Formats: sequence, structure tokens, C-alpha cells
Amino acid sequence: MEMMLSARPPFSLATVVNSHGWVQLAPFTGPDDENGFDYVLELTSGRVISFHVGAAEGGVCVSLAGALTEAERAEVAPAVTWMLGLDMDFRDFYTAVGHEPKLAHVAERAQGRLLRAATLFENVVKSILTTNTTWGGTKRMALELVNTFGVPLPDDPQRRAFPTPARLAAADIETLRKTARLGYRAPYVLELAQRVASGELDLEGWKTAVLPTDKLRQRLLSLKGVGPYAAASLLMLMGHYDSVPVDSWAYKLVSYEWYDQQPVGRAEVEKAFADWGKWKGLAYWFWDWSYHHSLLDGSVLPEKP
DNA sequence: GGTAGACCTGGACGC
DNA sequence: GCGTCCAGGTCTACC
Repeated sequence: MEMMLSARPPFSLATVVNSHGWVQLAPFTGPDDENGFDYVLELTSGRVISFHVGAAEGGVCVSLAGALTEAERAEVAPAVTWMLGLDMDFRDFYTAVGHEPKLAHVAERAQGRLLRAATLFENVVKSILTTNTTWGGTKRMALELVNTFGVPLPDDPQRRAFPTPARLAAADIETLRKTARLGYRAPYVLELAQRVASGELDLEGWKTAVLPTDKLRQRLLSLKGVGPYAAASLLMLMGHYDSVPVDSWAYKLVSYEWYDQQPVGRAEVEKAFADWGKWKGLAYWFWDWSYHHSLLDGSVLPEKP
């Protein structure tokens, strides 16, 4: 079956899918040749489905094998809408930064939306998996979590959904540590899963809670394993852009852009984007760093243009 | 409030 | 093949 979902313009599926690396983390697969992706989801009924999201006129087309009940459609449509931020509006962002040459491209490319996993729980776990490791390590840990604890698709058991809080809450710490190879992150993920599964923590309720950024940041920082960087990344995913997710990469970029490759700290990174106010996170994220890309493989930096 | 050291894994490197 | 070192954020203890 197919389900059409409209997006608030301007919208580009390719831009969202490639907004960061989430599409490379299980249970996402993609992007495909047309910048669509597949995703495996365990519905609240326990049924596991796989769907494909592709570009369509004015939005996206969600396609999957078989049919969905009315209730399942009412679960999948908002999930995909959330994942892609289909209802988000970035016109104020474009107006605010349009005069900056390094951000002049954002409106034309419909940048602003960041790809999200279906649940905030999955996004928080994956954010913990990005800390203190390489991107390759993050991909490995996400895949191990899915393969070890996720429920398989009935018609393709090789593919599994991201484990629900209840499934991870029931996990053995040593399996998390040694089989999923989360290392010291294992107790953080287990505690988070147990708090959500027990009902103590209404993480999904945070998606729609109307809270000032500082309050939301405090909540995120209260989660074990979530520090300043992960909290700032999650705030971005939740539509709060008034902080910069400062990691070691941010130091390199800002050092090269404004400090003649001298060592910089958090303060310098924040200062560099302070003028962008409530858009500073997006300004950092979509800044034209194109001539810095050689940093990624550790090769020598090119001359600044 | 700031700082040092531990945490865990994978990869790079030297032998 | 083995051992050592290092990168990558967060936590805890301590000042």
C-alpha cells in the first residue's frame, strides 16, 4: 500500500535524508539512488513493518508491503511526519540568515529539517552511541543493538526494528556490554530503557512539550550518558536551535575558520555563532564548511578561499 | 564552578 | 601477531 504525506514547502527529501548521518544507522537503510530510505518499525501492537519513504509531489510517498489497519495508519503517518519534520516551517530562519554568504544556500536547498528516528527514545539512545567514539563505532553499536534486541520482520528476519524501551529494559547488562559492545555506555542505555519502560520517564511526551530551551536542556542533561554535546544535538533534533552541538569536530572547524588553526574551546565556538541567536545551531550545522572537508580524512587542509 | 582521571572500543602504529 | 597509544564525550570525585 502507499500513503502520501504532504510537506510544508520548501521541502526536499534528499536534503532531510542527508542532513546528518542518522540514515546510516540501523534500522534505517539508505539512502537509495533517489535519496529515499527504508525503515523497520515495531508498532504498538507488536507488529513489525518495513516501509520505504520516497519523494513525491509536495511531500513524500510511504510505501510498504501489505495493508495497514486504520489504527496502524494513524500510527505510521505521524511517525513519518515527525521523522522528516514535514510540518516544520523554516521561513524565519531563511529570512534571518539570507544575507550571510556562508548561509545563502539554505533556502534554495530547503535546509533546516534534520532526519529523526521514529521515537525520541531511539534518538536519545543513538545520541549516547555517538559520544566518545568514532562514527564507525556508532554505526556498529546501533546495528548490534538492533540485531541483538530488535524484533525481526516476519518476511525478512535479517531486518529488525529498533528495540523498544521494554525490550531493552529486560536486557542483561553483560549482553549489552559485551554482545552489543556498548562498553561503559551499557548502564546508561539500560537505565534509560528501564525508566521509560516503567513509566517513570515520559520521553515521548517531551516531543510535544512546550518548554523553554534551558528547561529542556536540563531534562536532557539529567539523563545518564547525556552531556552538553548530546543534549545540544538532541535539542537540535527537537527543534531548539539556540545552542551549538560542540564536539571535537566543531573545535577544528571553528579554529580553522576564524582562529588561524589555534586551539579553541567551547566559548569560542559558541561566540562564533552567537549573533545567530535562536538559529545558531542551524547556522553552525548548515554553514558552508565545504573547503574544510579534507579534515574528515585527516589530510592536509587546503588554502582558505 | 572548574578540573583530573577513569570509562570502553577500535584503529593506527611500532616491534 | 602482539602490545601500546590515542581519539572520542561523560561521569565522578575532588578542590
